[in-house]
Amino acid sequence: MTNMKNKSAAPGTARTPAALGEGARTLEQVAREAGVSPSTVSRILNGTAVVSDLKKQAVQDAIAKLGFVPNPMARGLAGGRTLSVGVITQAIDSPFYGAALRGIEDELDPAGYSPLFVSGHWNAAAEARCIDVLRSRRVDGIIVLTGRLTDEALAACARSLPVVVTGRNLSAPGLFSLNFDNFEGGRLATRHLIELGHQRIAFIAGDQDHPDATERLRGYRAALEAAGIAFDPALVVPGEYHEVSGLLAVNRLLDGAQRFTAIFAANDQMALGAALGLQRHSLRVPEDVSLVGFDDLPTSVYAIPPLSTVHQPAYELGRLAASAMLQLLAGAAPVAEMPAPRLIARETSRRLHG
Amino acid sequence: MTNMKNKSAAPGTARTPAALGEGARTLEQVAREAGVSPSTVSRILNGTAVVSDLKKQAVQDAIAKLGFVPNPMARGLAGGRTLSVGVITQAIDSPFYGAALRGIEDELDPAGYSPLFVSGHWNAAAEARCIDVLRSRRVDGIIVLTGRLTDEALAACARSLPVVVTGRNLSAPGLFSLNFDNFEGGRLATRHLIELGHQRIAFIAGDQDHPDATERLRGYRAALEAAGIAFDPALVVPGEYHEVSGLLAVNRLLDGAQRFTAIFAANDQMALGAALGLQRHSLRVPEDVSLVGFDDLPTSVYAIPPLSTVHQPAYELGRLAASAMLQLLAGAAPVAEMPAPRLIARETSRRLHG
DNA sequence: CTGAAAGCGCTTACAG
DNA sequence: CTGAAAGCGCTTACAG
Repeated sequence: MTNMKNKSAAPGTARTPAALGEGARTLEQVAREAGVSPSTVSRILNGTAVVSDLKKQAVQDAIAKLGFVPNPMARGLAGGRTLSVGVITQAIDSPFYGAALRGIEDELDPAGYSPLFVSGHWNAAAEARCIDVLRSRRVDGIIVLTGRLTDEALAACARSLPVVVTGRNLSAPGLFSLNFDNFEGGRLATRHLIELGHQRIAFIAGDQDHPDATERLRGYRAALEAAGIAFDPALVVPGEYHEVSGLLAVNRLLDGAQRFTAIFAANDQMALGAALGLQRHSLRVPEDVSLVGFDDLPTSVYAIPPLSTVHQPAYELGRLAASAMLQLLAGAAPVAEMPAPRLIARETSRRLHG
Repeated sequence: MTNMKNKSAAPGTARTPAALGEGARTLEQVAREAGVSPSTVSRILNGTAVVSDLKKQAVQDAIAKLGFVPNPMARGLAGGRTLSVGVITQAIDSPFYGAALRGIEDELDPAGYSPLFVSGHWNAAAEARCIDVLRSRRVDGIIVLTGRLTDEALAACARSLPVVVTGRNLSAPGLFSLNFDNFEGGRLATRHLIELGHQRIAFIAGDQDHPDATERLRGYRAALEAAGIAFDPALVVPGEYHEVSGLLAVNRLLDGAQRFTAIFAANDQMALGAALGLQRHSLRVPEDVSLVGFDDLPTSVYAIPPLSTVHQPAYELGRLAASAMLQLLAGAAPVAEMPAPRLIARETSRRLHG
């Protein structure tokens, strides 16, 4: 099974000579093969100067023949681009940001860039270390998915490297920010419940350190106010964006004296936890309590019952962030706009009877 | 907000001089500061030779003073290690492998290595390209999370680079494989259902191109056989490991003539889809049909009702794979063993009444 | 134990 | 339009 020395190369591994450690071709070999200087090959590779068609052809043939692939490390060292962009995500296994990572991959790939993912763990110090790591690896730019870095830290970073940041509105030289309208999303979710006749709507909040969490709360209050419903602080319980928060929040809500007929959870994970909590108390969703989440995670369609929620385009967010980075890298002023929030009414919300 | 030139550095960004593009220190500067040669600094950095304590101290002081961080690209180019290991995952946003990625990060980090994640999309050709990309980035080794590469391709790759692969049993020089006992897992799940009195147990299979899927099916059959229950092919429906497969499988099962009182789905995602499918047909879980999944995804605890399943230690898998890689890199023969499968009986499975 | 030197594979002013 | 040369920041034989 392993003595295949004389057989044709294993699929995909030894197909290109460059794939073999020793077989790796260098730019110099290409130059020799094409009968030009290394500089010329480099220029053709980078489109950094006009080269006669004759030589260009010769070089391209040589590259194809040798299966040459430029060495990114040498490129990076020599001061050129590394064609890689650092991505600071908070948890590599986040159910929400996962789609964003895929969006980044999908957008970067055709442009010849590769993402370098590092995890900041919602911790400013860790994120700062991530920046150091990425910079030492000579990434051409950094995409920061939300996180806890201060605006100042981000702006400082952007002074030496293009930066795209999501989850905030910030403008600084070399920096582009992309934000979802969390306020509007929170408003939509709440209004949806109000339109179904609910007046006593509990809110399971996210960590108030996150701007998106505070915005969603603002949206909740705005919708209430617009409908002439008094805001009741007793109906707002804190959460931390995890399933267990939703479960705990429901317990707390049920312990309290305030009655409620609906719950708006600041994200789907908490909504799912809340659903389980309600079930534990023999309360049916949506017959007894309506429930709306936020994010529209891939799995929320398969919740039982399927979760009503505010769709947040995580994949699109990734693509747009990467696209903005590509534009920044090309020296252009990025244009990118996040889609507006949409309410997805599924089966956890229904008209209040009586 | 951005004119902070004279203020103290922004937190975490400019703290170390190396963080600033222009401020990046080189090994040569450290050498000068410490009054030794660059070679000596390099040796101390790499522990590649015995150096007098005096110089070592001087160098360490210089490093600290200058905030020097070695440039990984230069290291890589110069032929040394890049302290990075490539990780071929199939989808960066996989709910199952996500935990494994985190495990890899957590294990690699303290050792000073960073992971480089690329996605193979369950496609041999794409995975082969991933290998090329990783190799051109001079990773020190490659971890392959399952995927579709042939054993031969993997073995070929291992000839020039240490390789750790999960999801198969394969032995080749320079390669270490780590596999979960899918057969046993399938057996446990099925036996659990049998012990609860079920005899008519449907099986929603995974893609039979995956060894783990065929193994789980084998386990299902083995448990049936051990209990003297005849295997009924009509009770086995194909699936593709996605939620929708589970939903469709249930429809198909219900269309068929065969009655069943329980379903074993080859993974949790399909089990969740199946649960929704059953609900759509007004069948209650577990009152009317018992259901068992496989994987124990983080979200399965919060399914309604919480899903009975076979726990697969994805995070551990990641740690072990990374640990094995570290051992391979250190020239040792890896020792690492996957935990045995465990059945987690939650609330979707119950004794067959009557 | 420790330097000086060459080299890793590219890019980029500098000269034609 | 195109070379020759220097240099990116390290490591590693080669000599002491």
